Amino acid sequence: MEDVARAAGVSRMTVSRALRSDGSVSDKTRARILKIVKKMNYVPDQSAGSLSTKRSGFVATLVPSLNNLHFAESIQALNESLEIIGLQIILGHTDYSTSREERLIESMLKRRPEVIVLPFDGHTERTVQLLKQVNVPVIEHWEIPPTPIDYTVGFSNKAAALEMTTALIERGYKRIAFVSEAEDAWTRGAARRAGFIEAMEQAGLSAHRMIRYGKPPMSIEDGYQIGSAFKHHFGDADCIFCVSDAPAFGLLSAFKEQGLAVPDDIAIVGFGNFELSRFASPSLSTVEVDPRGIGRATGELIKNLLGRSSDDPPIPRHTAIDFKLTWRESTKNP
Amino acid sequence: MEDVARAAGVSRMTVSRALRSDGSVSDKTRARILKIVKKMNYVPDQSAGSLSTKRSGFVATLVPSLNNLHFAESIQALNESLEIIGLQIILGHTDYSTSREERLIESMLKRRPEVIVLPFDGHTERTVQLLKQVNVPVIEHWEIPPTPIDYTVGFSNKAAALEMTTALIERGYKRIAFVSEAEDAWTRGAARRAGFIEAMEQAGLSAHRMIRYGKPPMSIEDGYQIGSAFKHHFGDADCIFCVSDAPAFGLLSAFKEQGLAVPDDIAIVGFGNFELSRFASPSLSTVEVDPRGIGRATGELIKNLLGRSSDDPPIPRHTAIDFKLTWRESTKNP
DNA sequence: GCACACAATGTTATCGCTAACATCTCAGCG
DNA sequence: CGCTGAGATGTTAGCGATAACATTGTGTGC
Repeated sequence: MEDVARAAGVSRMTVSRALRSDGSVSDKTRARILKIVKKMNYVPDQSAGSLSTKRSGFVATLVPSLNNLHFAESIQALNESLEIIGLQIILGHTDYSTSREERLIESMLKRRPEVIVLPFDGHTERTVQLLKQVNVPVIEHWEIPPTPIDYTVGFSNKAAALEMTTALIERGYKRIAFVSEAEDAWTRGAARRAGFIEAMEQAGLSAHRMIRYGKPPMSIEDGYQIGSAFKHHFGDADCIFCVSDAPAFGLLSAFKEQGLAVPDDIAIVGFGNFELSRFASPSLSTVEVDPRGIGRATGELIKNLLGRSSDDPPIPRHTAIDFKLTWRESTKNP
Repeated sequence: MEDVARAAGVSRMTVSRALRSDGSVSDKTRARILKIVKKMNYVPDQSAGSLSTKRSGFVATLVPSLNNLHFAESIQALNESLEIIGLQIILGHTDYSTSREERLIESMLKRRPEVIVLPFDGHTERTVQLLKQVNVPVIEHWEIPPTPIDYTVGFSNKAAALEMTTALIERGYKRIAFVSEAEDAWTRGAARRAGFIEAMEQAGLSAHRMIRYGKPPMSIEDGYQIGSAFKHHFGDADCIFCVSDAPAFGLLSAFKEQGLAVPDDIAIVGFGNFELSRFASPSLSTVEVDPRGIGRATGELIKNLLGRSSDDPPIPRHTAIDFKLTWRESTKNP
């Protein structure tokens, strides 16, 4: 910066001001400075700037896994809305582990993020303690936790599964099986399972057809494995509700091999509405969610949180992102 | 830090040393300090540290898009190998645009990354100039560019497509069509197309069956659209080679609707070996690549680059990550 | 012609940490 | 018993920017 200042015949401070378009620099001087900056390829050091302004420009963002297009898309949308206001994501994946989450947060806090975005798969006590203490807005996304720390963006996975199950029951399915992960403490998968159980019980139906397999995120392969052994488990089921479209597609594939007809012998529904599901054959009924919507809404929320002055109206704690049931060929019409 | 120091009855410097396990602090003192740090929930400010040590701990990482599981997985693997040496990824996606790439790099350089990882879809002149000037190792991944800037990790997309095409010809296919993006300046898609053309010409076959549609990354929907109109274009083709598994799956879906038999009426091959392809019906022959391998190898390379002392053996410029042809039901056996 | 307001620029101190050098302490030794 | 040197700790001076205040210049109104 010194060099630029010298070349422009001004002080470092003026260069700094010119670079930040902070007003009070004459247009002539600014133009001259910017030209020199470009010519010298000078790039300001933002760590130094942050130290001084106490604004890191970072948004610490955690997702359960990138190995899932939904989370990846939501990050991409978030990134797009943050970059226009000069914020940079620092990304981590929890792998559905609360202790890993704690470690990551601890390490990201060193970067002094201005906002923390994370999923809810349960948190350790220390995580909550750290988050509360740092006095930085915390946004939980992709789920509405029982006791939110601060802000939330997303939908209730339990409610979504409940709605789908109820709709299945209305369509005449009674012996519905539910496929979800074997290892999940309090993930979105577990929430969906809870919604399924509640809907079944409300309808006076038995929710004992529980298939637990693998760990999150469930893959197509997991579904295929389940499908291959399916008749040994709950061969009497008339419908299978999967925690995600991926295993639903795997089931489809296994059933095709076995000559089981979907939806005539058995119906299948998934969760997520991945692109895949529309083009599967039969195409998959599913719960449609809006990953980019979650990312975008999170971005908007962050904009509001950081751009806010003290007399602005309060910001709502929860931003609901809608889901919707999408019916395709893998279920019979009512 | 001051507070911790006071509580422990030592100077700030000793606290700093204790936190970095920098040797010369007595075990007793360190233990005492760490206990106080934990109790006070003190988290050091890494921007300040970076400013002093001139080591940001950042790796600027670009991918074309997160909207593609391969890139997302490769980022995840890279992240896993970097976090154990205390490096943090700052992520961006170019959206296959060289000007966007330039903007992102410029903004990331403000963070003083220690390494820059980016894809090759062409670079603007200024991008190259900036990268060369900053004197930071640059790693291009997922492709071998014609003129690498520094290091590369990946495989030649052209060579991979050439090998697949040659194998298809050996299997008796002669009227092969190639499906790729309409808008691609110099993407991996274009490289694959070049490989296809070269192989066809080597075999004395015509490479005129070119279907260009949509923009990268190609989706299942794109493939479906192409499939729906296929017979109007190159109805005489005996095989379709797609730039990615996604459109290949879409084609499959369209052909199923039309009653076209794969592979008896026409063969289909994809590129990437997404999980989907193994469970499609018929399952898709494809070029298998190793996204996690690319991420991991990039991580290893970075470890070497940063951990290196001047008399270490030189580091190879290119790390080859193998691809392999995988034959499934969507092509006939030779 | 002079005080005054405001715009444009400069100066100084500081952000929170660490490198580099300085100091202190005490064991081991002749 | 004083000297030496290594280990443990302290002190000082930055890292590269910006906040806050200080200064200079310039036109305006009376």
